[in-house]
Amino acid sequence: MSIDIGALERETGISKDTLRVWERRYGFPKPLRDANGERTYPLDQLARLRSIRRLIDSGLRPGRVLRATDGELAALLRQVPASAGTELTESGPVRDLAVLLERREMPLLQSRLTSALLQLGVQSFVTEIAAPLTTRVGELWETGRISVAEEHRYSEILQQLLRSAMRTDPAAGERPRILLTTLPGEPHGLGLLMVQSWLAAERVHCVSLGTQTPATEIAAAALAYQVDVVGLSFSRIHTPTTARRELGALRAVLDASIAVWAGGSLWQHARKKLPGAEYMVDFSDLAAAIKRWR
Amino acid sequence: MSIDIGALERETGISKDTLRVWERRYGFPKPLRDANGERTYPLDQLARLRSIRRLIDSGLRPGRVLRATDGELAALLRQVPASAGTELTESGPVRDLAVLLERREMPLLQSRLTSALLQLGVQSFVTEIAAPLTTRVGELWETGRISVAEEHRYSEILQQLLRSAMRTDPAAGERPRILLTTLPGEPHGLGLLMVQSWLAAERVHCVSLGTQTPATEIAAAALAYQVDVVGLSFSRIHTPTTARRELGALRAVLDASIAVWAGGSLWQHARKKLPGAEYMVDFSDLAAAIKRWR
DNA sequence: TACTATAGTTTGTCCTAGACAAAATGCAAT
DNA sequence: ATTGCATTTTGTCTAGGACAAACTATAGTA
Repeated sequence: MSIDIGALERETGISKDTLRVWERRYGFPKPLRDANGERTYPLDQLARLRSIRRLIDSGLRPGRVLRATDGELAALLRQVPASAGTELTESGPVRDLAVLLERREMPLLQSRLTSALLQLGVQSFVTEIAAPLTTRVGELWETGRISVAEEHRYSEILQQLLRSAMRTDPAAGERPRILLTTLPGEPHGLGLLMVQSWLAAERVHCVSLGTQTPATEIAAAALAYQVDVVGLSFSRIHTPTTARRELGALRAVLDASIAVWAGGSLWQHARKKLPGAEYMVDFSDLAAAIKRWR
Repeated sequence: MSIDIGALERETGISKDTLRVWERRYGFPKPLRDANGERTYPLDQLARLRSIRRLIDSGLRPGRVLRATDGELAALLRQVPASAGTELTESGPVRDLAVLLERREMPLLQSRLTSALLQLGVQSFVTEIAAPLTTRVGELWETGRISVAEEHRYSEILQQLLRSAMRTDPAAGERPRILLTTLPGEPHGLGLLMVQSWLAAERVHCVSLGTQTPATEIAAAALAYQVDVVGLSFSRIHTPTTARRELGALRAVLDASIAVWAGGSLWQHARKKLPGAEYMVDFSDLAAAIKRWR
């Protein structure tokens, strides 16, 4: 089993150009060739690339990681991901829920989530349960402990729950007004929905466009809906470098009076940030930003 | 103001390779060059490319559309959606709602939809309002009368409405049990949600996986959730041929005892159907299929 | 008349290998 | 410890050729 360069791009989020130039410069990835002379990547190279991407995202240099031997790579991987926010999910209700998910106990998971939401209220539910649990789900998926179907099912359950509970009466006249969406290539909408629920409870006026809106469309919509802020969500599908570039492109077409808030787990480990946008990795950052704006 | 080829790819969803080969073959897009000899696309070419994409998506051939003059292009945009089923939307509440959308009166649209839902109940709302209106929105988008942002906004509003109104108490023990999803490459989830709302009201037990689930994952999930039917939604993003092939691939990996129901506007004009699946273009087909199953 | 097989055309993606600007780093001098 | 400058690293862009898969059209068959 092996895949072509287009599939590898989709799986890893690394562009075809970059994959080819890495091969030329560093000798990895080193695809086989099919009958037609085209690159064919065995699945173990995909796995290795995923590890490599993780390390690059966390700040290591490509030239370093790509030239590393298997042993070095393993050593590097052991040091780095310790910094990721695992401490929150080590114990408590989030861990229990994650266990339910791993055991495929979906109906039970659903009812537990429903109770938690009723008990905690929207804001606490989002910050204390939904956000860390979603992070955990991402980890479980990356390590292959749950499948795509389970991740999709989780996403559906949480979405249904949040949308039923979200207050929909518009906070008319309130400021700031915030436009929520993601850029093209970012299909993950759960973060967006959590933010929207949280903000709606905070009486902030939100307009969501869902996922994958092109930059020029965002710029036009921001004016049409007269928003003060454009809020964007980034998962780890993109590399921070790619995301920064896209943010820069949006900033260039967006009216200068409109602020850009970039959220999501992507920024957790990113060192360098682009001017012209504010970065927030959790809900306390968001709360602070709202307070500052007001 | 102009953008580079990477930005154009993100804005239009057309790959860099394709953009370059179109330029070579058809002379459009025809970018300027910056100081560094690199392609720079003025924004009017972006707009034209968006129109071209819409026409290609609606079934026209690239070679035809890309060689068209301005006048021809405008003419094509005007006539294309006429072939689709417009008779339903010629008058009545659906037309009025579509007009609101065209005028960007989103808050008003939202409140009208809410009233309609309360008045009609979920099932009638879905069949009489939501489904034809969504078709109409697709047409408006194809003809360029609304933008991507407005289509996204509509989708968000309707989704929010349907999810709030959908009954979520599981119809435990009821048969058939149905797994709902779309295949990879089909991002349109509104149809799925309408079906789910309708079925939930009918006391059919639904399990939704959202959009874009690979065939093998569907097969595994169908067994895990012990469903009797896999329901798939197809918009006109794919051609019937492509869809048939993918459907065949799913049929091959799916347990033979599980039925496949293929729905969506795609099948409206398709003559040839694949054995091993049932096809339904509207809710009366769905109702009939349920009755037959029971 | 309607369906099917074959030949021809269109179309998207892949290829190589070179180039360069922007970003990151190392090093010197304040 | 911070700033300024030179050097290295890195991702994206370029050209034009190639080919398989998808689509269309034409001929042949029931």
